[in-house]
Amino acid sequence: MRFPKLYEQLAPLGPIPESEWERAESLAREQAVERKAHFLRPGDAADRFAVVLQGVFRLVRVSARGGETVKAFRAEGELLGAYAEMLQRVASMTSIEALEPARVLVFRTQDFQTLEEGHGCWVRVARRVAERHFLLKERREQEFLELSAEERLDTFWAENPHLRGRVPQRDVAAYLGITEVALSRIMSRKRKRTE
Amino acid sequence: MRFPKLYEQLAPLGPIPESEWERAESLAREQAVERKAHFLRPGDAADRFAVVLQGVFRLVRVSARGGETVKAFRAEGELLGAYAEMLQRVASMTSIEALEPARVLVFRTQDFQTLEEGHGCWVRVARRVAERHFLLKERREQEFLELSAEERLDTFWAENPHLRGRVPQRDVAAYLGITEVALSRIMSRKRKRTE
DNA sequence: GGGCGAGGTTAACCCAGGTTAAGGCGGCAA
DNA sequence: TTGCCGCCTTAACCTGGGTTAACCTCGCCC
Repeated sequence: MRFPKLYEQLAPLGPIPESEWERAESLAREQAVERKAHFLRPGDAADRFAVVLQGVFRLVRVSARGGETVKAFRAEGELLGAYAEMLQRVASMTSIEALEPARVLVFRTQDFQTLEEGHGCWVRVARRVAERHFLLKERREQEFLELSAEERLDTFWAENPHLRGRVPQRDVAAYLGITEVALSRIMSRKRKRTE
Repeated sequence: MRFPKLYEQLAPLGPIPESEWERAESLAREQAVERKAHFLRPGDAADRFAVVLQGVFRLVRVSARGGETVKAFRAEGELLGAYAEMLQRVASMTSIEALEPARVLVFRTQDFQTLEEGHGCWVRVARRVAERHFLLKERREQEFLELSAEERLDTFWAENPHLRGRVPQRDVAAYLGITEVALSRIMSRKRKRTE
């Protein structure tokens, strides 16, 4: 098993033969990404994705009117890429930036396609990836519809303990759909309540 | 081509042989759903889905604390089902209810699986379905993050002109994540501005 | 016709969060 | 050391939306 965390996220997923892992790794290229450097920036072709080996990334959507919204964070063992843009074969509207010095294992989507043609297991992987992405977004939609900002914050830390201390507060705020000022206020409210 | 609207939504998708359409239709069962009747209710097994032939449905998520949120509307040519629950093989947490007298073409997920085993085209369909669902949710996430309630309303009508006059305002409000009172206020604000 | 129930509107009041602006504070470079 | 920068906090003020409750209007059934 090559990427236990990734594999676990995609479960239930049939086994992938050792020979296929080897074939996949022969197509991948390890790459270092410095803190504050970009894995992808808006306008780039969305023709590659990666597995995070080390570090944390933030995925930022830059809107037409200049607003920035944080769509997600990605840490060790997770997939990194402008997935929506890949599916639609359009240029990336997402900026993917390392919050720490990072290492990633990069695949070209084109190479992955040849993997798929070679062995059915990769088609199953691709499908599970699509389904996982959907489930995550659906959960997030639900949170926006029925939770307050404070509850979304609690949920965020409960589900992402590994991000503690690794993402700046302003990015957490942008992820929750509020300003950093509001987040600071919420946190001090919580502090007062429990002391 | 059997379901042009559905097929178009899933594009780009390879052709499906006529014989496979026939096989699929032999597994399907047409069903009438009365106004206010349920295609699925919370607690039901999420073991079937349908294509809407006629009518409009609303998909409601009933939360633990009793809150209701509208996740989506589905009209002619669209897929109907508790997709997230199907993927996770858990009981439905979604209530699917007809807003008009409706007709649907029902498939059991189990039957669809045998379709998939029979011909690769159905695997491709399933994958596109997952990807489409993801893209829709991603768009919705984006709207929550960067648009005001009023802008979400405009977007909603721009993207769903076919729902005009077919869905009650309170459901539109619940879909937008606001109350019906707030929606009414927004609409009267708009009216005043343009008169 | 009268009553009634569903869906929509309006108003009054409250609160969460946005906006703006003024610090605080630790780290780092000159 | 000094000064600056990145990140966070706090405060004052404003606004959009929630809550509650009264009311309107239409369709429907008796």
